[in-house]
Amino acid sequence: MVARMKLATWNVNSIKARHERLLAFLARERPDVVCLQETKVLDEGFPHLELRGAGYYAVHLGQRAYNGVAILSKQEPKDVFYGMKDDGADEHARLIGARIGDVSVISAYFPNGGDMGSDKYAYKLGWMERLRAELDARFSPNDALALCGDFNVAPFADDVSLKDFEGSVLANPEVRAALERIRAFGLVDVVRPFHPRGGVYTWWDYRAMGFERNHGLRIDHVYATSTVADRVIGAVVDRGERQGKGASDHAPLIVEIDD
DNA sequence: ATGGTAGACGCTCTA
Repeated sequence: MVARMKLATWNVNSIKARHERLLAFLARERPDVVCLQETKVLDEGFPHLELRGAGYYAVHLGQRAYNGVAILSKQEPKDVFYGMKDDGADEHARLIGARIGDVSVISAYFPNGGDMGSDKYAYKLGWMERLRAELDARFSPNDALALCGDFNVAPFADDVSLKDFEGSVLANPEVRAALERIRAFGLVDVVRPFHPRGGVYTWWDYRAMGFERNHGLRIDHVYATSTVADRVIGAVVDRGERQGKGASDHAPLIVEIDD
């Protein structure tokens, strides 16, 4: 049994730069769980006390200047894990997991991949293979699990606004195959069924008026095992949060799970 | 093939 839950995932592109917007988002939406990516701070710079004041527990895996992932929740998080079991000593802060009530939640920040053929792209592909192994090591497809975050992969052609993005590190057959291997653990994209015709994006480039021209990609996702996925009753992108001065380049993705 | 902007950092890297 899975309790009713409003679950959000948002790449904030610096929790310091997004402080006021994050608090306003929590006050407005009152989500039960929020997965954050790109906090870009060590844990001592993470606003634990202010979030607690807003009614949220937080677990955070931080890093100076880059990456950083967190899970905020109204209920106290249990069974927290930080990073992957085979992480190296200087591994990027890209994965955190916790159990919130009866649902295990992972906040993931997949590597962007830089340019095709680069070392960063090779790291991205390797990281995605390691994530599949991590899921196998920690979970069963029969568990109630939600894998949320910035996947840096647009799964389908209609998740891409401009042909220019096709063939990039974010949208090509190789990364889509790597994503399919993660999905094949026993996950489903719970957002796609609510937007079957595509064209619903979660990220727009800051440059060249990307948002104003709606030159976006759907690269933020919630993938879930059937226990959770069968109970999803809605999924929306909070495009309003991408508008105006001081916005992240990603909009929050919000999923409603019924009981 | 390059540039456009934003964020953190410290005259550059990442996205």
